[in-house]
Amino acid sequence: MLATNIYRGVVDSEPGGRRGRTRALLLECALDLFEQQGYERTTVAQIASAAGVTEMTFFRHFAAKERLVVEDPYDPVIAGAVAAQPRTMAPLARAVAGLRAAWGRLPEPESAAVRRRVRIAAATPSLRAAISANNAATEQILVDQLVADGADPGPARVAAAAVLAGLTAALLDWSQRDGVALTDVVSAALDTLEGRR
Amino acid sequence: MLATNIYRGVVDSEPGGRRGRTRALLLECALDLFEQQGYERTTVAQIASAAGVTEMTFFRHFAAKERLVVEDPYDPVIAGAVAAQPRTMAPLARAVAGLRAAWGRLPEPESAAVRRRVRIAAATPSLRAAISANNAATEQILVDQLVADGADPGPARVAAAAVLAGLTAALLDWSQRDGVALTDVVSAALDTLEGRR
DNA sequence: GGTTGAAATGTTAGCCACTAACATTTACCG
DNA sequence: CGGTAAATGTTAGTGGCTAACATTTCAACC
Repeated sequence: MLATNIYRGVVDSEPGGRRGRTRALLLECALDLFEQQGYERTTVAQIASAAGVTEMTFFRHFAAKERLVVEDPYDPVIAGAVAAQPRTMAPLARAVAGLRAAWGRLPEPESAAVRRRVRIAAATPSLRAAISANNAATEQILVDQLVADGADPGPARVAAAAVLAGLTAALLDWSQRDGVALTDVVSAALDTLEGRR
Repeated sequence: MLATNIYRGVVDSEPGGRRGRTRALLLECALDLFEQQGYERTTVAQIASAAGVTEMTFFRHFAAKERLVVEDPYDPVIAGAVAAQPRTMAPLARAVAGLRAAWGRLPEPESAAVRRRVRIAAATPSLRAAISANNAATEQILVDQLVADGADPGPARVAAAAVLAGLTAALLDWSQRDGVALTDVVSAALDTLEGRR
């Protein structure tokens, strides 16, 4: 989900063939432009031309402009961690416990790069919307793990949505503070979601 | 927020001058078309022409296509209700308590009309994103009320985001079940957010 | 080393949401 | 009935995105 969302794009663009390089170049030019003049006021044509490439080529590497900032999740870890929590717990507590466990198993993100992208997202309403749209898949996985079989899926849906939204809020918050570790922010968010002060 | 979001558009289109009528007509034609062929595959030009009007006129009544389904909140009630909760509570619990109190003071929505719109939203990813984008203003109000002055706003942000997302999930869920009262679904969602089963 | 085949890129044309500037009609009020 | 403002129309354009088809580039193979 969220954090994973963000650094995925950096990870899987293994520099190798021409393809990987063009993609990385587009990404770099785009982030520079976004930081200079904002996401909305930056045009895909501008990005493409800055990378010495055609607009069409841009869309061959990124299905949409927002994909430069918001990436797809990789969620099997989360699913497993949530499933491993005792079924006796209430859905919200169970989701939180699962995510706490999952967080320990995820690689520590390349903070600087992540922060750069999340900062842009935090400053751009349409991108924040894109993030929640992007969380839909992870949310579904969470729901699948949380719903007691044969029972009302309502509570599971509510808990899944709440936890992901809370974590996303924490991530956006983190991107705008300096000198705070992402791990601490996430941990605090999970505390809050458990009803602690 | 959410529910209020949705029936607002129906409420404030008081049939009166030509303006109100054109707006209502556009809305009705649009919802019909959305239900018949889906939101994405319905074009603004189609809607306008079904209402016997120009595309330009459409945008004079609705700032964007999504505004046909997702509306702006009216939040002073929420702000007051949350502020009225004792500051000794943890942020999540305080937000939930405030919303529970606010819910009692809100007018019971015209269920059929609301359900129609929420159903469309539930079936359309981009509209679900639009809903959360639309919740941003309400979320900010919640945060303002939840943050202890001089303290870290992080927990307040997390709690506000989680509660709104949870309620939105409940609303989407409700739209797809028949014979369940919105009030019950909301109440159950607030329970879940308080950590109950 | 030249040939070939596939991957990467380019070109053109077009759809759709949305905006701006300006012209026209409609309805109501004095 | 005339005048005025709101409501609508017209035209032209921008930006994200897609489709269909042509072209280049690179690399493996002969």
